[in-house]
Amino acid sequence: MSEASRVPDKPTLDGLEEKWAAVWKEQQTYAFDRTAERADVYSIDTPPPTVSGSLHVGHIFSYTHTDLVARFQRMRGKKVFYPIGWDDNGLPTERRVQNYYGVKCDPSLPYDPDFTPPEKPDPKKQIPISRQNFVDLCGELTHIDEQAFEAMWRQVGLSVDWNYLYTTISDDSRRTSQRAFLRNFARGEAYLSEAPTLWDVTFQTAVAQAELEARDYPGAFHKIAFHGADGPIYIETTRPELLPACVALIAHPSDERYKHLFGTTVRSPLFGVEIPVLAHEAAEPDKGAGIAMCCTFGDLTDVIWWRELQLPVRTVIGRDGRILRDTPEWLEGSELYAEMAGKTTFSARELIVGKLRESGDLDGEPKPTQRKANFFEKGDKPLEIVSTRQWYIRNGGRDEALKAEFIERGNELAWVPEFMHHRYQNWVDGLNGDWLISRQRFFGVPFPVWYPLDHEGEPDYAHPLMPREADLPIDPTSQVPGGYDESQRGKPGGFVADPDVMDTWATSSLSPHIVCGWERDDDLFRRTFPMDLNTHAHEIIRTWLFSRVVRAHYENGTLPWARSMISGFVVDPDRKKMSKSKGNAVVPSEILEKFGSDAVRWRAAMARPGMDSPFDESQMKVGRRLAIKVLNASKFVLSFGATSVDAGAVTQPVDLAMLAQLRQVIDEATAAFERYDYTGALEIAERFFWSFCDDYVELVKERAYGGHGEEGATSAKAALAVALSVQLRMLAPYLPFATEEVWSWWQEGSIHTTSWPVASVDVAAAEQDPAVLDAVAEVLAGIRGAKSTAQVSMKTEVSKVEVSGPAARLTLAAQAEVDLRAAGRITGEILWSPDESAEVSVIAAL
RNA sequence: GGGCGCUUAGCUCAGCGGUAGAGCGCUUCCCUUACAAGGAAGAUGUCGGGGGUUCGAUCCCCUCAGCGCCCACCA
Repeated sequence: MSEASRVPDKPTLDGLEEKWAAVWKEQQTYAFDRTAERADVYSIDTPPPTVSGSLHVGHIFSYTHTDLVARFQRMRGKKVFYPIGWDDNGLPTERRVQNYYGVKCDPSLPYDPDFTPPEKPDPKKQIPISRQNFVDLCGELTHIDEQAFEAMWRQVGLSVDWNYLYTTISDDSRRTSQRAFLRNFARGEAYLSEAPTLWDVTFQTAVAQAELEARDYPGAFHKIAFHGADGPIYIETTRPELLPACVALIAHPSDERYKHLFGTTVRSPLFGVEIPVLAHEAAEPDKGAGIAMCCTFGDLTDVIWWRELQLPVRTVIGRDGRILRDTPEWLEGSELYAEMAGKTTFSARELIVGKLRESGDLDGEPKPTQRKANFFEKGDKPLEIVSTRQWYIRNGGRDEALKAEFIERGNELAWVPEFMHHRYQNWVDGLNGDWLISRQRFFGVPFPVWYPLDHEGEPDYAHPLMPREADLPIDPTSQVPGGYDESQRGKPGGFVADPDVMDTWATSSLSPHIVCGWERDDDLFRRTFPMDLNTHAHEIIRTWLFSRVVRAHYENGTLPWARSMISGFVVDPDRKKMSKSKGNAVVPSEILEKFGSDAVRWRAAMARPGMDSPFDESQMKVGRRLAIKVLNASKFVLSFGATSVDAGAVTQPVDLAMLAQLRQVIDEATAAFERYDYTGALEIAERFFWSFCDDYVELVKERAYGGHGEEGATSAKAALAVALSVQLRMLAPYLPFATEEVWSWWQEGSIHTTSWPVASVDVAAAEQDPAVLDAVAEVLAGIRGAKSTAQVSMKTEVSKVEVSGPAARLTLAAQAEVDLRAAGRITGEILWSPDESAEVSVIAAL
């Protein structure tokens, strides 16, 4: 088969994704060479997407950014370690399983080995199933989702090594997660504590600070009278239903209005409970009435007061978000409470307000207001605060010295772009509690913990029982602690399993450990950790980025990676965040189909690190056009038989000038990429490519055909081949499909495992003033301008040309006179008229 | 309220001390055998407002305004 015959007559982008994705998979093009030493390895930590969610365009952009760097580093000679994972454990998966199969988990039920989910799930009647059945379904569904995700990423052309695919619920991940937890516990970094906790009443689980989202929430100020010795004391509250949970009234110590009341007590309206009036700095004189009703717990300020003023706990709201059914002892005999019991906060509020109105303790009418309330980011009801026992990992939120260590880690990290460092700093600075990692859920990594039961059957939380590391992963609900047997489960003198699972971030925070083989594959770990690069979008700096810093700090005394490259969002044309709920999200598979992967990748590459970027289909077309141009221009160049990449065979001034320009382009693009400016590198290469097509190729094509002798043809063909080779390689990270396609027409092997061009190697012989090309292109443009003005075809012959301008410029252009005549169709004489006082101008006689 | 980013041609964005740039879009023209999903030529801007530094400011400093994001804000 001859070289030329490998070039198709009609090159097309259609089908390239499928064709080359299959080849790359088959040939293991992106497989990691694990014999490489650490210094030759470039290892990348990539976010494991939540498989129960759907990918949107922002994901495509961000993952493409990572891939651009991976491909560049690979071509630079690094052995790229680029694994990917799926985050399949956790709440989002549970929720999706509930909806998909129409089931819900009831841990009290026994395992049913024959259970099959209903054909047509009824979302209103979810079938209760055992925890094991539920977890099985989670596994089934995530498996389906993961295949769709993998297909998508292969279509996008991510050069990940699929041999290192991981999932956060796998045995390896559970083992890693449990092992790290045991070590955190042993070193005192993880601890169990009963404390007021942010609680989602819908999901009935604790949530962490990092998962909070403040949202506008309608409320109303209620001005309510407490009864003091000298008359009523008015407070304002948006949550009158918490009146029975009131433990104190609190004002600022310097507040003259209330100073005289400090140390006295008042009686609460309706309930008549004696309440102390206390002073605390956190009370703000200009908020509400200036004196606050402290309840356990209405908000985080209440928690501060409760802790610092040593107030009692008077809980009235249960974990289901309803008023507790049993009347608490401090309200013994209250008929009103009995009436409230079991109601939602909303109806309890209505009831209380009515009663206050009747009793005359409500001053005026409630004043509607918009306030911010904390929500679980995946929930739709405001969080309550309840006192529960939870596992925490110390993150500096309660320890200034530790916080300083984590701030310092942030300083050590290289940030792309720099300003993202502020987000990290800001977040760590603002931490006000340790990291809550336990969740009262089912599908997750279980805590590898049991508690001994005393002779009355009460758990001894101070002395948890831990498994040996060698036995991990374990499930404490089906396995027993050493020295016990199953018959002792739940019995006095026996043991009980910790029922909770770890939050998914507690596992994904170990992704560097999971992928690099920590305590599983020491050889791999040594070659890949700490990693080189971490990439994701900015919204998870506070979660994923920070939590990995915490874990590596504890476990390895180092950062998990040297550098973080942070992507911006794809926003809608109004610059609003895209989200499914707003209906402004773009489905990635559609645009990938419509424009092709290379086009979408090109668009992603135009979004610089950290910059939000509006979605605009017209931009996709530009990328597609470039990819098509690459196919066509390559086909044309190869049609001359220009396949010998020998820069030494280039002799003509204009050819040498083009290569001299290309030298600069290579150097500039390389420098840009090395500072992670993939956009700059693309712009440099692309600008050159278009002028290469429009000017250089047009100038030399007749000579390359052989119209002006053997030597000229040889020079042009060699220059074309060198330039093609170099440009394809510079574009390969961006347009992996089109460039691979072209590469296959005339080269062996994959372009993606060849080397990134190096100026001194690829175009070393090009010692020539690069301005020759610009000068002749300028004259050619003048001739084209004349034809355009005359509204004639570019093919029109020119009988005479007069070029005026600075002599030096004319001399340069004249070096390419032969090519200029051919490209401009100049049949007659060319008059070069030096004129130092003017720009280059052309008069052409048509 | 704190922090960060942005504000340059209709749109998306470069530039960042020395007479304003690219692409898209727009206008006009050209079927020219690599490419009409193309090619050529062209028009388009008080570089957010106001101060200051400087011989000179889109670029540096101060200030104001608008937009966006992150954090805090439940009396």
